Amino acid sequence: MGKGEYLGEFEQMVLLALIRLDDNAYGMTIRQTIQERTRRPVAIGQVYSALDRLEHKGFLSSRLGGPEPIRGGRAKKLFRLTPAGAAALTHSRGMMAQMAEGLDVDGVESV
Amino acid sequence: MGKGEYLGEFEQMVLLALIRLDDNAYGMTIRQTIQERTRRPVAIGQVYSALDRLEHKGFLSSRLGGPEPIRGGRAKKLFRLTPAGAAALTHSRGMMAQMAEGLDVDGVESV
DNA sequence: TCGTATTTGCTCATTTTTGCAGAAGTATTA
DNA sequence: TAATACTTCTGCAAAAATGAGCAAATACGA
Repeated sequence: MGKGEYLGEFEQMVLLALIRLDDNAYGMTIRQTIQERTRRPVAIGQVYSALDRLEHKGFLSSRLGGPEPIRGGRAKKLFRLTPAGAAALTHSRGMMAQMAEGLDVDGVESV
Repeated sequence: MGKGEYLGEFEQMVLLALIRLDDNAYGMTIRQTIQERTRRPVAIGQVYSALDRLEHKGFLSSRLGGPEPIRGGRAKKLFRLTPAGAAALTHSRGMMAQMAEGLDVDGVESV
């Protein structure tokens, strides 16, 4: 990958949330997924600005979903990972894995 | 980020390099380790500024090594991980692991 | 049914922190 | 004085983080 094509930490989390949420990935569910899994508070604006950046870079795409018949159920902006996004994620994770390879860093790794 | 609670991607790499290099961790070797393992070019200034920040946050400590009898062998500033740094690293990695848990994201995981 | 409250969801502006790049400076040996 | 190994400084770009406010939908009482 060329320059400036690396993913930040939070961006990686967003992409991982996309994969997990599949067809139900939009701002609120992405935020919720990250909060629940990491147990850290996430401001909603942060999610959307990461999504913007990632879309600009071609790492995800968006489409507008229909409104749902529940109170407040307005139309959602749904996101999905692109092939380029998947590749970038794999690459970033690979680099980190290489850095950690062979080290005892996450507690006991293999019991 | 924000309040310096979380580690950025590059900061994690620096801490992992420290562990790997043990008693031989200083600017140049840290840079080299990251470059070799990730196959991405790393500017030396970036390494030192990350080291500065991490030291300020108490995630690593430094001491001055003695000069060595080789041409240009001036004194090195040696770094080592603190317990707080180890904890922060484990925590960051744990959050990412939680995000990825159960997903098929790194190709075939167990070949 | 009108108006307003409530809920879900999104946008925008701003600041702080990290990432990145290269030039400059320092200490040491040849 | 020159070469080498290493560190520091400076400036800008990108990412992370915060917070306020806008928009669209349903609920519900007057």
